[in-house]
Amino acid sequence: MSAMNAQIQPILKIGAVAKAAGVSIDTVRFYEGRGLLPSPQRSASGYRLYDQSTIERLNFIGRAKGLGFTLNEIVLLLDLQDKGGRKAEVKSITGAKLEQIERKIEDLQRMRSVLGKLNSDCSGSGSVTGCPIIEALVDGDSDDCCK
Amino acid sequence: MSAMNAQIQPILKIGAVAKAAGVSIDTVRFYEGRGLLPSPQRSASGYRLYDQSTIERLNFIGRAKGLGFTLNEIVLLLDLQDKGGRKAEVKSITGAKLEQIERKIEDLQRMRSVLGKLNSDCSGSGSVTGCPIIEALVDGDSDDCCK
DNA sequence: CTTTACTCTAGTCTAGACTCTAGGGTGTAT
DNA sequence: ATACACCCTAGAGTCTAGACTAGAGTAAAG
Repeated sequence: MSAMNAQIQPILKIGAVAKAAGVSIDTVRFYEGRGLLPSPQRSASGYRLYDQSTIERLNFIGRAKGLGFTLNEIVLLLDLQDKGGRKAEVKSITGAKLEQIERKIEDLQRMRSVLGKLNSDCSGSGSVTGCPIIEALVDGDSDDCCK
Repeated sequence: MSAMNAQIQPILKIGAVAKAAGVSIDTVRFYEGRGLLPSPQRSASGYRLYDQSTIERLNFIGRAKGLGFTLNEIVLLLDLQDKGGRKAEVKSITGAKLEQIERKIEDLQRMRSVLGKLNSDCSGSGSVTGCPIIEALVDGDSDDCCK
């Protein structure tokens, strides 16, 4: 970049957007292929050229991932944002995700309670013979816990 | 099976053990390949032949899966049982799993609380413009939630 | 004897989210 | 001039836990 040329919309190559958004270059290209990012402009030599908005989009994706959305769901969310969907459509996606999260929490809590009990029932010393953890697995005292 | 021949250790083919344990035939073969089940005896024509203990082993695996163990972890657990490990080794596996489960629960609870708040903040009617869910994703008010 | 049910191997496919490889071209600093 | 970082494509590989397929052989029942 020659120093005189202050660009209003800084043109960033893939390495720069990736770094700014905290993802790998591969991930940026992968997201493009998955439809999460539009095909960017290209330089004469074929380099992808981005501006600031791509970094924001990558951050959007990162936050949505952090909330548990899959990439497919994020595509839907981005589409609603891009094309102007309805709030109801957004809510139906987040509502479904919320239920999914709740179910998963319940499953994990069940596992935790069974496993926690077994773990504290086991003395932790000596040979495995008579270990309550192994025994529970062998004869299914805790079958209520298992799907 | 001819009716007169009461076998002490009933010889079961793969379909029978699979059914008795509530898994698919594919799963039984897959577990063999993964080292969860020993290579069984074979009939003259190459059929796998099992006895009752395989069903118990499959049930063990199923219960362990239900508690959140991966197949690799289950191999370790089975090895401890087979070769007579120490209780401490079992506990170190279950203890690690317990921590893992706890971390996952915390993650999910964080997601639930952020998502639940956003979801109830959104009126659910009208265009996506100004939707608090999308806005949170765009400008990262909820950045605390995301990894 | 024929049909039906069962089994064999080996390999491919799924979802999800990347990550890496090979084999090249480009851009900039020294 | 050349070293070096950066970029390109296409496709394969990773992990988990199987499901499914093809094409063939075997067993049991009518």
